[in-house]
Amino acid sequence: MGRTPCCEKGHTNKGAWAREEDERLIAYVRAHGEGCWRSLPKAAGLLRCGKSCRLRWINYLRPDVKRGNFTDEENDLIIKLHSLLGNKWSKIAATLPGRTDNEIKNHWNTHIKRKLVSKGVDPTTHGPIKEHVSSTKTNNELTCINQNNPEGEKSQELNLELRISLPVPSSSTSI
DNA sequence: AAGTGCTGCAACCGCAGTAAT
DNA sequence: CATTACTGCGGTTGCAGCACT
Repeated sequence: MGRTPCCEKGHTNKGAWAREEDERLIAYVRAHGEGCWRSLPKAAGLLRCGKSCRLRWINYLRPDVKRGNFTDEENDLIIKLHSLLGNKWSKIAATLPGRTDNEIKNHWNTHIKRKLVSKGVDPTTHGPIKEHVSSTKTNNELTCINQNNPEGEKSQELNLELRISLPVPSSSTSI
């Protein structure tokens, strides 16, 4: 319904960011602060759309962004939070200082998801991967948890002691 | 050494939410 | 209250690098 595009596509760059573009963006945000992303590219002399600038800044250029491998503690926390919140990556990211929603989302899809599947855990429901899972205790427990938090608004009161049980005995629950 | 497939990461796209008018 | 403008979020894609044959 008449929504204007976020940028004039004919005048914007796409793809990987060049070092010079990064430097321009960093310099501009340092001087003027975040915000008003729509007008930022023009003001900073960048041939990028505002959304692209925002994404680049938040995910890679912000000084407090933590890069590198996820720790076991971070992995555990992500799994626990995902079981409660689902794909609310921004909310999950808010509990992990220095991590961004995009990074967590990528990490989940490339690493954690696969590990859970290999352990027989459904990464979507956090229950066992089976056709007839309704009778398993683990699944019932998770169902109860979800019913107790139907709207996910209690994220500030998350029970981070939640444990994800596997249908078969396992020596360790950590990934 | 070359070709092919796989993996992981960076970035884009489209929609939803919300503030402003 | 309706419409518009903008930001933020989540899903998806493209591609470079690596491993394997």
